[in-house]
Amino acid sequence: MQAIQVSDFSLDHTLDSGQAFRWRRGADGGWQGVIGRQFVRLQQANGAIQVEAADLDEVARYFQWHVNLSEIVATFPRDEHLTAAVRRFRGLRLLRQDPWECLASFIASSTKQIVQIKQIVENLSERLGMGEWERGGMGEKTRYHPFPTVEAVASSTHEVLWNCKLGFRARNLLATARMIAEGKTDLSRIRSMSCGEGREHLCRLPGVGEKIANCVLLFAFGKQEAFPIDVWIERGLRELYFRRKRNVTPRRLREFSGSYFGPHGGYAQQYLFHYLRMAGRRGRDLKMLDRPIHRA
DNA sequence: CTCCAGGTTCCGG
DNA sequence: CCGGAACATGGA
Repeated sequence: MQAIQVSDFSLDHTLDSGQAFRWRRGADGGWQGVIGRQFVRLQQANGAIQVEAADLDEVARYFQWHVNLSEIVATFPRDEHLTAAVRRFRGLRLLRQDPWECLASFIASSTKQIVQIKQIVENLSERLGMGEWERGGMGEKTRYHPFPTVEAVASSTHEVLWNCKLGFRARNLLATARMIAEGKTDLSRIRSMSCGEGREHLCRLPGVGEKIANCVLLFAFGKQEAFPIDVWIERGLRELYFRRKRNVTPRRLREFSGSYFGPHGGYAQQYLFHYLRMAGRRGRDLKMLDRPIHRA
């Protein structure tokens, strides 16, 4: 157990914002999850982060604690919506996830609720994640599984994936894993590519379109100009920035989001996404976010 | 029961 | 390029 001083960071907002799917909140308010091959437990109390992990450097890199959040937020447009989102969820940071885990998770995400995505990812890890280990915590022993490797998924079967509750996404995940395993696509090469090139690369994979590609570029490769437009963001953009306007096509939304939010647009997108999602469906009751959120 | 979910792909204007 | 439909399943 180690105490880390991190300013401008909210563990709750970061892990609650739908970027990663392996985190659970404990009864004590702490979080536990898996980063790479290690089990991690964290808790935030009066400004400090208590970390329980074998490799602290990997944890720090994952949470991007070295990033100066103020400099990023300063580049955002100063409209009322984004300002409100930042004020309410200050400390939310973009994670730096493993590319394969991120890609596979978001292939599983299409037209699924976050609760269900978490369940699918958990199923995949339990059934295909090699190297499960035991961890004792105050007498309790629990099994944890790392996310399965490309090879583990590629050598799996459609039926196994189907039974992980992937539904029609099973075919895509299997085909994508096999393309990567066969070397037809090299994820590691994307890091040095431009955002556009990386997107083009990712979109060749079955089940990966523009939205999922942008999620991987943003959450795993740190391409902060990537701006994923899902149903929440699309509704939000229409209601907050195109209120009462006709003929707002997907093309128009892409152009707007690509220029308006600036060089760290992906960061702005994540603040908006969390803001909209916490406000309730269809983006109503945004004002309620000015008050503290009551957890169900 | 109905509606919707961090979409993608295919098809006809 | 655009809108619609199909694709599976479970949460609200």
